Amino acid sequence: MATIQEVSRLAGVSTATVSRVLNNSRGVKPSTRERVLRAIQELDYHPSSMGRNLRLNQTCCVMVILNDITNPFFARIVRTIELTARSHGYHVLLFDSVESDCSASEILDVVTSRKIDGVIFLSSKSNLEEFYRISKECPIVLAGEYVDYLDIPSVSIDNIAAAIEATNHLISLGHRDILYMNTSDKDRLRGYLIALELAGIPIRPELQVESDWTYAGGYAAMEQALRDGLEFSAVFCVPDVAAIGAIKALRDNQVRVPEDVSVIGFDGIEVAEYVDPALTTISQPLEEIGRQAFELWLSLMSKNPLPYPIRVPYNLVRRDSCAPYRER
Amino acid sequence: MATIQEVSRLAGVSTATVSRVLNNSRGVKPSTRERVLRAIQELDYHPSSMGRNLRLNQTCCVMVILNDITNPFFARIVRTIELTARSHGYHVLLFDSVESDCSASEILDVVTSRKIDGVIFLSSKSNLEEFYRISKECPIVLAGEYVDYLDIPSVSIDNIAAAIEATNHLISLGHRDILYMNTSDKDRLRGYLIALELAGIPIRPELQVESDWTYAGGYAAMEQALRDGLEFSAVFCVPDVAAIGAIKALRDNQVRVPEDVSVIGFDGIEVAEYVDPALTTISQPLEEIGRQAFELWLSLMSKNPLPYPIRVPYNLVRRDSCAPYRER
DNA sequence: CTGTTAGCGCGTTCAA
DNA sequence: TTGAACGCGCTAACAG
Repeated sequence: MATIQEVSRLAGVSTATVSRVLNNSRGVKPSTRERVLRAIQELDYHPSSMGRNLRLNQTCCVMVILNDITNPFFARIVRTIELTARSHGYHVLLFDSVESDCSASEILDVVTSRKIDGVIFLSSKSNLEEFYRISKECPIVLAGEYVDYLDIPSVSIDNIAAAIEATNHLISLGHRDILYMNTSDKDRLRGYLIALELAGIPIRPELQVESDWTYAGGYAAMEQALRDGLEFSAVFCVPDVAAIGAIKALRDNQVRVPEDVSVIGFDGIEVAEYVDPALTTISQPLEEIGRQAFELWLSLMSKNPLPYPIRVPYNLVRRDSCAPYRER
Repeated sequence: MATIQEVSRLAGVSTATVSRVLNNSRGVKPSTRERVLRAIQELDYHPSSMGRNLRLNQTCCVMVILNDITNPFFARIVRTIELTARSHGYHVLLFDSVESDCSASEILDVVTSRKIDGVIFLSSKSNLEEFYRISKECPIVLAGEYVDYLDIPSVSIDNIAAAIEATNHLISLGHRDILYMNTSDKDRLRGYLIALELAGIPIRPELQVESDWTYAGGYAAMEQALRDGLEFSAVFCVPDVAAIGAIKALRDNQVRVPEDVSVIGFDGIEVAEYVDPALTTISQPLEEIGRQAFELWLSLMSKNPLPYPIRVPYNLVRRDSCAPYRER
């Protein structure tokens, strides 16, 4: 590996001049620039980003923290973040907290050791407070989620409004006994409750069940609900993967979707369109969330930060998993 | 941000001693170690990885290069790589070449600028030759794929044998007109051809169709096959996501699966179990591939590299998308 | 057991 | 337009 020193020797100039050529600083005589360029080529020289980063006190790396990259929802956001970051000369460091959601200290260590320039959270379950403290020196952005108790830059849809719309869709089809799946998601649970209340439907707490954010979690939660003898004609499942798992559980228990039970999901992942019945869901603009998250993050380090929170539009995608209510 | 200097001043020792305490070098009097530790705590000091990396000429970062993180196959491998890497003090830098498969130079630049210590490829479509050249100074590992024309460390199943088994499964069910989807995958195509030949089934080139590695790609390819009037009673789809897309295309064209056409996939992604009909497929041990890929990579930088290539077991998972051949 | 010294590779003053 | 010198934060060789 050639260094800037060797280049300078070969070109017969100082390292300062090589550095100037490298960074396109003006004030270099064309002929010497030419010589330097030739030396660089001859030695196949590539500037060391380590030396550069130390000098500039930056890493050009963002860390993306999420709960499970195998959830297509996160994967699609990450893909766009990475693409956008790369086009701005940044790299993405992945941190999948799937097995250790509480290990904030582990993440904090990466931040404080200046291994990264900032953080984009795709999951609000981590202890955001701890990160909020250092967000002045190390910008953080929340993508896909929103918290109201902290002044954290974020880009997301209006989760409560979206959940209201999802629930209203079921209500408008005549359903009144609506199961809500995934109580760990507070915003969407709130939307569900608001919608019921607005429609004058009494709230039955037993219809609020917990699940995790996986196919298997949705399957298990629905199995449990059926075993518990819960009576419902529709389900609002957060997220889509849980909905797909729940549909299989219904099918395995001879409950037809949507004839016997309607199911609506949340996220709008690609496979929702390919399962049978195709999943009705709230679709989020995942690419837009990813792109805007990175750009918001980047702006945070400039003189003119973008205004936040950023709200992006969602929309209800009607497919085949919801049908009008029928007496069973 | 406190530096090692400030810590040494506060503790009344030299920076070398602080460094010794930091790295748990033996030969530090317990009392001074105590003083240093207190100073570190008081200043909330965190060692700068940039300084450290420059000195040690390492980054403790691996780059994972893949074609599309939204493919659950890759996502699951990446998740395990990241988890394993982290447990060894390494971080994972993502490079999703989804929109620019040919940009080897872009990747090479990251490598040669010493921004990472090595590379794990999850896709063999990139120009591996270019990377092979630098693999001495910057180890590379291939995960999930295998190439025989280069001496590249890899961990994967035996793709050809697996493809033979998949095809044989269809043949053993009485199918003879078997569509193969995804000709860009040479190994599995080869297995398909070998299986046909062994069974004495004439090869019909028109039954080998191209697709990309997405739900939509599988859907489009199957639509095209039906439009072309191709006659077949079974399909071997690479990968699972394409198979799921293809199944929907069949369904949308009033072809029943598995009654009219049997479908077998390849990969064993989680959702394959949840679609209807549940997808019969070749299941790969994705977590094992991810873990071993990182450990192989790590060993490449030590004195005792693990032997390679590493072969991991696959297995045929019989579900509901394949049925015995019936005259239509 | 501890301190001094010398870089790792780079960007950036300050002079010339 | 260029070069000398310095320092970013850290570790390691050597000396004491």
